[in-house]
Parts: sequence; C-alpha cells; structure tokens
Amino acid sequence: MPERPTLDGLEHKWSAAWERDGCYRFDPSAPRERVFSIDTPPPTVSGSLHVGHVFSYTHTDAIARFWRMRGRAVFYPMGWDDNGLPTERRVQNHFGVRCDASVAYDPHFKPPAEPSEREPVGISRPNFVELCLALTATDERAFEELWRRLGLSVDWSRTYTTIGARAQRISQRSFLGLLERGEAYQVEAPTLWDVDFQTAVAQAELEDRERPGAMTRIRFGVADDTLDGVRDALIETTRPELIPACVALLAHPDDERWRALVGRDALTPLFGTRVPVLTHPLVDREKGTGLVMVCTFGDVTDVVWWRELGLPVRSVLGPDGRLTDVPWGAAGWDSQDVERARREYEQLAGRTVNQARKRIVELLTDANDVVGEPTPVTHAVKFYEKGDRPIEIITSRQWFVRTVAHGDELIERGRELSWHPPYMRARFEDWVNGLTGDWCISRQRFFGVPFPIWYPLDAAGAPRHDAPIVARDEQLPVDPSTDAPDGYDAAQRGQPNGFVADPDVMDTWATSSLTPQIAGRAGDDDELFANVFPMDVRPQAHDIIRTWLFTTILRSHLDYGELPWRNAAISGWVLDPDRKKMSKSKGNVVTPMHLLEEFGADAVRYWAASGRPGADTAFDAQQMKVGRRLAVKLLNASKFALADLPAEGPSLTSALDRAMVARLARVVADATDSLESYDYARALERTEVFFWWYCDYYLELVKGRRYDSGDADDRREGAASVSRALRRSLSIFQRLFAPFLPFVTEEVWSWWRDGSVHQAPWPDADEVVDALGGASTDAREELALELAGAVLHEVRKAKSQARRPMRAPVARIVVHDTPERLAALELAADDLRLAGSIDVIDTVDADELAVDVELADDPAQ
RNA sequence: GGGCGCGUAGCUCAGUGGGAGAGCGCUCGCUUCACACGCGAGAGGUCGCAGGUUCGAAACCCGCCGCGCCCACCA
Repeated sequence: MPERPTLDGLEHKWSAAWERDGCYRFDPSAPRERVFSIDTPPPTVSGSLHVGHVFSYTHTDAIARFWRMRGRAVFYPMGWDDNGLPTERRVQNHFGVRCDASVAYDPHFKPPAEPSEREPVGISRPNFVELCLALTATDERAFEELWRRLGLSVDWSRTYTTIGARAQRISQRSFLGLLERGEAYQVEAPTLWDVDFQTAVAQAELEDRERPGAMTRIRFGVADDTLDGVRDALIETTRPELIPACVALLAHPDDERWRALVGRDALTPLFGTRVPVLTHPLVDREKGTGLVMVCTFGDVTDVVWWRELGLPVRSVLGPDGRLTDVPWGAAGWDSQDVERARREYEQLAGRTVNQARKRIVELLTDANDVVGEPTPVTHAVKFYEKGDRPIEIITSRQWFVRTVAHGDELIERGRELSWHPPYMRARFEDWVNGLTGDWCISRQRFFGVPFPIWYPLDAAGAPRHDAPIVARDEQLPVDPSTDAPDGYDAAQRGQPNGFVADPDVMDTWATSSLTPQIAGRAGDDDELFANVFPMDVRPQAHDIIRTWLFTTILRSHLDYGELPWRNAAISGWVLDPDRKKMSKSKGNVVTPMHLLEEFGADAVRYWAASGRPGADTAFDAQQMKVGRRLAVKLLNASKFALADLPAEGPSLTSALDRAMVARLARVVADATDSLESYDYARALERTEVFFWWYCDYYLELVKGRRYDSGDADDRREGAASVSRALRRSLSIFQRLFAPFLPFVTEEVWSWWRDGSVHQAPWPDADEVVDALGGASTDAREELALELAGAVLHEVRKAKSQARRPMRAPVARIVVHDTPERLAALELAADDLRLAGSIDVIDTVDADELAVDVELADDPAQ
C-alpha cells in the first residue's frame, strides 16, 4: 500500500494488467445460461469519437462489469463500422482516387504519389476498398486506444468490422436468404434520391430541414371552355419547375369550388399538356387554392397519388439533380403546341432545380400565368441526413427488403422486448406505424458490401434483371465486379450472351443490422452463435431506434423468427451547457482524450454513469471533479481502513458496527436491484450517498475505537469488531464501485486481495450475514447509529461556530430526547465520546432531540 | 397535426402519498493523527400555473404554459 495513494498512472498500469491477464476474455465453454452477451454499437470510424460516445459506452460497460461479477461469462466484443459513405469521401480526398466499378482489379496498385482531388485516378472497387481498409485501420487503432483508456471491459480478441470478410459473408448470405424467400426483391420504382451522392437513400436516413421557399399561384388552362363560371384552374406550388412533369390536378372529393372541373382536363401553362382533374381524399382543402398539382415526382405525396390513381410517369429530373431533355411530341409528352413547349422547355433543360425554378417563374410571368406575387414561405424540406441539397424522387432500379408487410409482427416483437426505460418503445412503434414503403437497401456507391448477384446479358448485350445469377454460399464473400459467376468465363463480362455484375452495394444499415450475427459468427461458428444469440442486451442511443434497432429486429425476425436480444438499454445524448445536442458542425464538441487526461477515466466515467437511462445529460466538467473526489476518497478511506489494522474479530460486538452493516446490506440490495434492471445511475447514486455518509460519520465515530486497542479485554474486543466491520464493508464498497470506477477499485483491491476485483463476486445478502459473524442487528442499534450521527453533527456545529478545531475537547454535552431514544444512544456512548473528544455525556428527557455543548476552555486563550 | 419525455435551490439533478433533499457554486471556520485532490458548519426553494382526488399532493388525475426529442400525406 503506497504511503500517499494517487490516481495518477492507474489507467496505464491496470489496462496493461487486464490485457496481460485476459481479464475480460469471453469463456466460450460457458453454458448459455451463464453467458451474458452484449450487442454493442460499432462506432463509425471515419469520424472521431466524441464525449457522447464516452457517455453511452460507459453505461454499457457498467452493465457488463456488473454481470461479470455476478459470475456470467460476458460476451462483449467491439466492432468498427467502417463501411459506408463517410469513409468513401475521406479516401477519395486523401488518396486522390475515385471508384469505377467497370475497372478491373489491379493487385499491384499504388495510390498516386501526389493525390489530385481535381483529377482523381479511377480504380476498381476492390482496390478502392483496400484503400478504405488501410485508412480505417488507423482510425480503429486510435479508437481502441481511447476505449482502453476509458476502461471498457471489452474482449479485444473478438473485434469485428462491418466491411471485413466475415461481415460481408454474413451480410451476403442473409441477403440471399431473403431473396430466396421473397423478402428481398428488385423493382424499378420512384426512389428517394440524393443528387450529390447520386444514390438511393432510405426513409430512415431522411431528416427535415427548414428552408425558405416561395409559394406561387399559377393558372392552368381548362381544355373545355364550354364550362360556366370556372375558366381557370388555379394551383399553388413551391416547385413550379416541375410543371412539365405534371400528370394531374387534384381536388378534395367534397370541394364544391372545383367540382365543375373534376373529370375534365386542364392544360399545363407554357407546355400545353393535357392533365386530368381528379379527386383524392388526401387533398387538403385548406391549403392554397384547394387544387393541387401532381408531378412525377415532387414529394412523397405525389408518389402516393401517382400510385393510387394509376397516373403516368412524366419525368424531367436526372440523377444529377438537373432537368433532362424531354422529347416533346413523343408518347407521353403531348402538347397543344409542341413547338412552343419545346421552345419554353429549352430555357429549363440542363439547369438545376433551383435555377430552373427561378427561370420558369420568369417564363410564367411573361405568359401572364402567375397570379399575384409569389409569397415567401419557410417550409420543412426533406434532406438525406448527410446531404447538402434536398432529396429528389427519381425512378430507378433498386433492391428492397419487405417491411410494410411485416409491420404488425414487428410491433409484436417490440412488445416482447424489454425496453429500458420502457417509454422508448413508443418511438419504435411510431416508426413502424409510420412506414410508407419497403426498405431500399441498394446504394449506387462503392465502399460497402456488394450484392452477390450477376445478370446474364442477352444477345444484344442487355442485362436480364428478371433472371439474376446468385452466388453459391461457398463463394461468399463475393465481389461480382471481379469474380465471375459459375458457368461463365471472366472474359464474358460485359459481352453479348455473357454476364454483368450488379453494380450496387448495400446500404450500411443492411450490414449493421446484422451485428449480433457478425459478432456471434453466425454460420462460421455455430456453437458460439448458439451460445450468445439471442443476445442479452442491445445498448444504444435513442436517435437510432428507427435505424439500427429497427433494422436489427427486422433482420432477426426475418431470418430467425425471434428477437435479436431480450433487452434494449437506451441511452440519451450529451448536451452542451446550452442544452443543444453536441455535434461537430456546431463546434461545441469536447475531445474525450483531453477529458481523460485532465480528470482521469474514473472521473469521466462517474459523470457518464450519473446520466439516467434514456435521459439526455448536459456536459458538466464539474461532475467529473466530483467523480475524481470520490475516487480519491476511496483511495484514502481504503488506506485508513486497511493500514495497520488490528486483527479481525470473530463477530461484530459493537452496536454501531452492526448497525452500519445492516444499512450497507440495504444499499447492496438496492444497487443490485437497480443494476439488474439496467438502472446503473441509481446503483451508483445509492452507493455513493451511503459511502459519503460512511466516511463522514461511521468512520469518524469508530476511529477512536480503531486506534484505541489497549490491553483491556473489552478494548481489544471493540477494536477487533471494528476491524472486522471495516474490512468487510470496504471489501463490499470496493466491489459496489467496481463497475463505475474500475481503475481505482482495482488499485485498492490489489492492496489486500489477490486477483482482479472485476472477477470478484458481486456482494450479496449472504456476505452481510457472514460479516456479522453470528451477531444480529435490531432497530435499536440502528437508532443508536442515527442518533450518534445527529449528536456528532451538533457537537461539530458548536465547535465550528466557536471557531475551534474539530478535535477541541468538550467538557460536557447534554442530550435532550425521549427516554427510548436516549436509551438507544447509550449503546453508542463510548464511540461518541471518543469521536467528539467529549468528557461527559448527560441526558435529559424531552420531546425531541436537542444538544447542549459545553466546550472545554481554549488553551490558546 | 400526432406521440414521447421534461419543468424541484444560482447550476446539474435525486426524490411517485405523510418531515423539501444531494453535489457543485457561494459564505464562514478548521495545519484534523485516511484524505488540503481535504474536513466542518451555514445561507439559499410559493417543487412551471390553475383545478380536482385525498385526512394529507413535489408525487396521483384533468386542463393550461414553457422546453426538448421523435414522427407526419408540411402542395
């Protein structure tokens, strides 16, 4: 035991020891009922870890450490989510390359010595993926370093990546299973599309952003001018550039204003295209003129109307977000005046939507088809969460996984799952109930898991999408852009009657949704998988319920017909002091390593573990100071309790010792119950409150007896009792704090115990009974402890007010209280006298507690 | 528009039917033999507002106000 214990250096000392001793290695021989398996979020490695990660991963670690001490074989691997767009962007810029799926793999490829962002080198997908792997490997080392410094009790021998061969194999295998069972399908349909990344995106990846726009009232002509009264059809839109893509006008079925028009045709301004006027109950009579223009496609409502009313497609928007050329006069592009339509449209073709919007308003104004002035509005526009321009809806061929058909089953799965806190289930149900389409899993990107699919080419060299060639299971993982399907020669790639690869990769969530299978090595190590799946708990933050949690449940439901885990432990966010979410773009991010260096890992963990499950928590360095103080206190209290301690007695003979142990027993029960129900914050709080009381009152009350081990039998017995109480209670405190403060608890444990505290058994009621050594406790003794504390407090107050030191002698105190309570206090009188340096304790019967304190003369005066 | 959560001391937050609490911050004091990375003491609150249930409400119910998040068919 060190002379002056310190927290400095504990992180390096103990994390090295844990690694050396394999302290956190999973025991694969443990039977399933003894396994506790955790499906940890694999952090995205192309960013950097922020304090929010530290926050929620600490919660998980506390849970992991608790169950390990409960004797479970804890399966706690870490994964890195390196698959996806953010990595692609970094690799393109860092190496000056771009991925071209049509380029052949070059095994000797070296990135350009002088990378040029302007003229990137086109390389094959496997070469591109190799560069991604090289770059992410560096990030992953830095992340692991941070996690070790934070003290996560991860089994580092089981780390996986979402782009690794195993993840790709499992992901492709699952996809092929879905395809075989008809749960995955390919279709050409309107798809959410990001025009900058030029890829399809999923509903779950959208977010709303408030954007300024202009509401323009526009006059459509009416084809049949025999109508009385209504000569013009007026609509309002924020997207006038889509007028050439208009396929219908809609009114509400009960709207009298437009009834005369319904069933007739209107003519689009500028282009003179006939569009029917129809009704649909989703039309809002209160909005605009009550008449709405349907385009292919301006927003997701257009898709609903288009589908339900069987409208034609008239598409003007290209994948790059610019208006394409359209063949006026050809099928589907009719016009009253083809020459004019062509002339007007030339003003728009090739422009971005924003440019086209501005121009068409000018054209409409010149044609006198704008009614009044456009009104500025602010409206919510859907964006891809990583994108810079609004998403568009573009028709393309994509892969989907069925979700809508399984909505009710998924709701039922959500009810089987134990949610912590329970109200988080509502977010899951809201999301499932709000699903509007199946899950689009294909992305027109490169750094992802490829679809294990080829298509035969017909004699004309056109792919036959209706007859995909699937990879054999033994081939997985496969990259169809370099590997050839069975029965074909590599030279037939792209040739008539040959084959072609599916060009897409899977959405990153299509692989991340399989983390229980990847970590558990499904299909590769069936014994392991059976032993860890379904997992015990999925810890994650609430913002990814709709993505990660939802898709993981979906995949497990579709592949195994059961939940992927029994519990979901949902954590909140870290907010900055202004209660805004911390994010890089706001510049309010605190780097975790800096915090660990300044306050120490235990202190940072203390702050994190104080955040209640599911609750957003403000970043607060002050709380870290408190955590550091607690860790230092544990060092010093342990030193006091253990240094030169008299021999331990066979039982607790002193009332205060027994009463303290009785209280401790309740704290153990409370902390255990809390941790079992994933409320780590409550367990920490109860333990901490009691520990401070223990230090401030119990230790002070028994300090005299601890040192005063004179020769008299009763004194020896009293000292032996306090020795027993101190050793037993300290041992329990050290273990109660171990899930939260792993470093300092390991340090103090090592002073007097063999092995790691993190493999020691979690304290329980039996242990408390054992500590008592055959003695029993009663309410009177606990009352004695309470009263002794209260009287000590009064004595301290008197000394404080007299500006005397705490050890200043007290000639006499008079305690007023009821006879019953005074009798109880008598049990603690000897300890109280020593603790307060009190010479005489007198008592007076009274209705309630009061203490008169007569300090001895101050020798200094 | 719908759903969920939150509103308690200057700050961060415990407290789900019976004495309004903790830590930080603030003030004062103490070289104290585990700890000055400390110890002791003190000041500080109409528990968002209004009603109801109850012998009794910070807590339970209804309504309102405010904040946050999620969702929505935001033309």
